[in-house]
Amino acid sequence: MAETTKSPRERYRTQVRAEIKEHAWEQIATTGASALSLNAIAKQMGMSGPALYRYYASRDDLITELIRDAYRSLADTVLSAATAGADLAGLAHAMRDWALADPQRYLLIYGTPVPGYQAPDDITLISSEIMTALLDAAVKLPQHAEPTPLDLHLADHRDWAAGHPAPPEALHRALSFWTRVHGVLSLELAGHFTGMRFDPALLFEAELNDLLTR
Amino acid sequence: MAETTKSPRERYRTQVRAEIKEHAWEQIATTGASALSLNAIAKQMGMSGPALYRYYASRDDLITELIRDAYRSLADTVLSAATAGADLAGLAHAMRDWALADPQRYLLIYGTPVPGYQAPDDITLISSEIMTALLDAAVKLPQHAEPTPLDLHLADHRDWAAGHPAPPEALHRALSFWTRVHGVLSLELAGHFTGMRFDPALLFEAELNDLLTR
DNA sequence: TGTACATCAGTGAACGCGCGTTCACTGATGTAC
DNA sequence: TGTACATCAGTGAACGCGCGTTCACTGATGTAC
Repeated sequence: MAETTKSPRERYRTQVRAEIKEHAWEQIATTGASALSLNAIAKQMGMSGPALYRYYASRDDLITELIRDAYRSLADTVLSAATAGADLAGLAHAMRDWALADPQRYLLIYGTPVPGYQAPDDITLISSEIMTALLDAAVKLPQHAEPTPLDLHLADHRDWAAGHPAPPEALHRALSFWTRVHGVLSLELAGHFTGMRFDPALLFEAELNDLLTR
Repeated sequence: MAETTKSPRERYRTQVRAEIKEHAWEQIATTGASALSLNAIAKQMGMSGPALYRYYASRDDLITELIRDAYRSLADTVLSAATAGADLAGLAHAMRDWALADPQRYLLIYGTPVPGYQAPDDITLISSEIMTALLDAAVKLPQHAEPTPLDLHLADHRDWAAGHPAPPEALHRALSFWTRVHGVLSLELAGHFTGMRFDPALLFEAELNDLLTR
């Protein structure tokens, strides 16, 4: 195993990198991602600021890795639910649970982007793993007889499905799924339902149900 | 008119305040709201940094006013569409046009919030004006026979509707409307559809249509 | 119409702060013979 | 097993920067008589 051939130094290095990220997440949770500071993390770990440069080349490097980790974690969650036989509703609940467990992690991916930031290619690949899982689940739902205008459009604009053989209506359903899940979740996580005193879980359920029984 | 009794000094003051906000929006559009800097705005206007303190007590003061203006502008857009006789679909298109015209203005309201920021009460009031307009439009749609679980829940949790006499299903529809519009718009504005090469307008239309003909 | 005074916009210097990042260095840990 | 050398984690000082904000001030504009 590659694990056992790791030298103690490599082991240590890996562990400190992980510890840095843990503190980074804590900081993001309390002050938001844009205020993330390497010096503040170092202080929290009882180290000097420059020491972190042994582990990350720059602040941007660290943030990019946090984003990558977040995507990877969401993809793992969705893929393992799919492997366990979950249908679209099951995937939705897996995503919701994942988001509620750590709102800032969700918002780092789907929240307001920093203007000009371009994610590296490997991150784009992870997000297409998620889309593939959604499409796999979408094709298992019963199809409609007559296509909508969007269905017709998607029949000709399906590059984003990366060769997935889903029929247009399943493409449509995957997109609706994505935007509805995100619509409820992002307003909820951003606190826009706070004070309204209704249960967002029921709204989530209703939006989902509407999509599945359409 | 109050306008004509304004002294030249008041006039000038009002104009400079507006000019500061214009530059603030420009800056937000290019670097994001979290990087908004009073000094940078001053430099852009050819003034010294401290000069801005004649017009805004602090950076937070300015940001709060930008948020207020954004809400006010959206509310005016929605209310005037409603006054002109628009139905729910019309309101949706008004909101979408408004958001696309200035994405950062939309994201300042509905994007990732700064942890801990609490909007002043008068802003909450503006957002409830919007909700009232949505409810007014929602009650005009045909109602269903049997209530969903969410409908039953909302019958008992309707404080957020501020006394609006809409039946539970209209409350439900207003919430669905809000989350669907936001779901498509926020992913689109955040650039998550970029590179997917399908037309978000058609997805928006489909989501809306699904809600209206449910 | 002119003079005396009050108001207020804007300036420049300054304070204290924290940031990302570089660099020369110490000292501990691991490797090769 | 011991010695010589290489690797590398971490430090402290420093650089340059921009931030929000305060303060004492100048000078122009408006107001009252």
